[in-house]
Amino acid sequence: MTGLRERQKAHRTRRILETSSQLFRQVGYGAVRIDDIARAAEISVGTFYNYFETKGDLLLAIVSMEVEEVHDFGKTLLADPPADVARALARLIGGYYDHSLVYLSKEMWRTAMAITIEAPATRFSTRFTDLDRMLTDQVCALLAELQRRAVVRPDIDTRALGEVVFNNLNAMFIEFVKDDAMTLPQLNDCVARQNAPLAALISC
Amino acid sequence: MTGLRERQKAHRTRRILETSSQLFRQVGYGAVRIDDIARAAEISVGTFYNYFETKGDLLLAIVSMEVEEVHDFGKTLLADPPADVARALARLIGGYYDHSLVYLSKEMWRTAMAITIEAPATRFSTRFTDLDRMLTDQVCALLAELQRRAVVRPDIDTRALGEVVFNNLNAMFIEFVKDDAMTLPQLNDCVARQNAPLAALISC
DNA sequence: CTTCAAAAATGAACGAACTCAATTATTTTC
DNA sequence: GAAAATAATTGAGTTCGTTCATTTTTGAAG
Repeated sequence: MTGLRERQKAHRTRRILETSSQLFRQVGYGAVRIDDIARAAEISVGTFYNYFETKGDLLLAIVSMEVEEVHDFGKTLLADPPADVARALARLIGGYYDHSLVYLSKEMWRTAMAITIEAPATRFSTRFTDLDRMLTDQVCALLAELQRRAVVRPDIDTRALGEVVFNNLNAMFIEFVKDDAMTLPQLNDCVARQNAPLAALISC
Repeated sequence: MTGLRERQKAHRTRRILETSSQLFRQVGYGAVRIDDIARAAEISVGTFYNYFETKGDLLLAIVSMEVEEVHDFGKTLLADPPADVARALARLIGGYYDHSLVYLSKEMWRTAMAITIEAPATRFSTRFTDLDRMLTDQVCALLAELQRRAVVRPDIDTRALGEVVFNNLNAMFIEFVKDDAMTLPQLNDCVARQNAPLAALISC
């Protein structure tokens, strides 16, 4: 049976996540103080730190939920990918990018990326890194699936290529969030151009 | 004629850079307080902020000097690259990695990378980003040079491929600095494996 | 229903990056 | 060379994330 403690803990975790992600979007991650979050979630500052290790850890929890949705999108695409390497990659990657910005600002992404590099050992930093690996696996799986369908040449190392493609799409996403002026279409065009020679080389 | 002010400014900038990079290496970036740097450089805290925008900006100034040396190494290699794509890339990338760790700890790299993402508008953050672009150009130039020498197929878009290769080597370097247990040989092997299919596909 | 131990909540206190109004040093002007 | 203008220095003060000793709440045992 779930005791009062357990229920309260779940309730408060949810409340912190909801109110803080709302605040982050409204006024920006940097402008929100722990005190603001505590006030909005109706807890004390000390209690906040019973639920999340740091302010950054909270952000990564929020961002991780978003990446999970991105990963789910990928799963549906992999079930029936376009029968063309360039097009399949563009659809997967474009989907990643689109989903990434529904609830999160560029500032939130910048901060999240920075934290996973600087503090990779925190609870949700680890979670985020795991999700990144899952997305890498997904890109590799797409190439493997296209290989199975005889769209990609059979002698290609899809694991190695997939890792390279993911690292590139991720690096370009970082460029994108670093530059407030850069738009999603520009990002997609840029990555498509980079993937073009690869796609051509590995296609049957 | 150089006035007293100009000379003092140059002298102090040098002094801050010297003492702080020594401190960063000795006790770690995180453990050094601005107050420590000010004391070591014989200035006040306020004066420190006349010379560098933030603590992170100072770190990026130090790291940038290092990246300049990495870039210089690349220039010498490009003058006479190995006549084999995989080997040429391994030599360039391996050289980058080796030079990167002579004076800088993994912690310093982690922090530096994090800052360029989170605060890309600071003076030395911009400098660092420029240097990154110069390294990208260098990788592209290597591929172009190999193409000129008929080692790389003439129909290859060396710009696009070079960007992908750089983004990948950079992403792997981030993985490397995030993981204290990862060694340089492991990093090199990993990237060589990733580059192998690319090298095979674009070779004449 | 009490008692007690364990878990959770609390907010004042701490530490460190950064700021700014006042002071001091240098350069320019007459 | 004195005075005015400009630039640089200073360190106490502010802000905000984080900690921790204390108090309060919860669940179990008798």
